Amino acid sequence: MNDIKQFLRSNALRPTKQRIVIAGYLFDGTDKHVTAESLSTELAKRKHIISLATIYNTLHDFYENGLLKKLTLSADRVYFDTNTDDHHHFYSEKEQFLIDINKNIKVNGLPKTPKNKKINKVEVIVHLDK
Amino acid sequence: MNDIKQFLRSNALRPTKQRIVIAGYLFDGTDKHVTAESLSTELAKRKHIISLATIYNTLHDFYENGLLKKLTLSADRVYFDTNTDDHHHFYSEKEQFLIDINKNIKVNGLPKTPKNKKINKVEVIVHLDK
DNA sequence: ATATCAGTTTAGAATGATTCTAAAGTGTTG
DNA sequence: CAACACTTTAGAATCATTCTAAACTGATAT
Ligand SMILES: [Mn+2]
Ligand SMILES: [Mn+2]
Ligand SMILES: [Zn+2]
Ligand SMILES: [Zn+2]
Repeated sequence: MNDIKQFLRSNALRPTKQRIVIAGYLFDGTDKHVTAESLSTELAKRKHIISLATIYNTLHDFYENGLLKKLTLSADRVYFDTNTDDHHHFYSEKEQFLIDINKNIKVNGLPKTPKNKKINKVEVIVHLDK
Repeated sequence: MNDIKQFLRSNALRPTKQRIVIAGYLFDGTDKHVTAESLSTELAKRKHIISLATIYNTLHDFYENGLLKKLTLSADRVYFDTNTDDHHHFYSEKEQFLIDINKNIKVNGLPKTPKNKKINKVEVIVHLDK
């Protein structure tokens, strides 16, 4: 828990009670994909009631400090990803199913980048059915 | 315009005034990416005032009949794509910039599909900067 | 320690895209 | 032209997210 405090401090984030709880859950070593809502539910199960406003604030604070990635897979909710390595996803909209693809994927045959633009990221989403 | 009526009828859609106007705009031969809002604005420029509810209804009707694709690139708005071929996109969130990639892209190195799931579509989004 | 202050949390209101409701209008068919 | 199913629409509702402003708390200096 002091590790978490240090971790937060080293990212210019005050180690508040709420951030410590949230970071403790998110960065426990297992990769996670959460929404504000799912995170709120998980923390509630652990008897940590934190306001949704703070959950949103914290997810954004972590995101802005590079501790989380943001995924836009559905129009209705934003996912945050604790796996900050470059990677891709299997995704099932229907089942809200989301799995990392950490293997090196190669995308071949891209046309030239539009004038005066730079590629920021190539994102591959494998949509699943059934 | 009779073509449009036939086109709508052949898709089990009654050729109403509104659908004729919307289809006439969307399927004029040039590929388009629209949101409900942008479509409303474009039609208004052409002096065709159609309620937003109808625009949403129509976009979904067209989508359900396979006349449009749906793109989820941002959490705040849904894009509909008149290019129904399999293809990919350059996308700039900041500039709401969206360009088709019609060239054949190959995605190599995908891991095996999760058990009991089937790949529905492999989507490549090239995020642009600057 | 204690005061001080910037940074944080929070309830509740606001926002904005989208969907819903239910009433009025219209295309189709006989 | 009658009858009816399908459509359109204004306005309300929904819901994820953001905003506001007041209360709270971690950090820092004394
Ligand atoms: Mn929404
Ligand atoms: Mn929204
Ligand atoms: Zn991931
Ligand atoms: Zn396209």
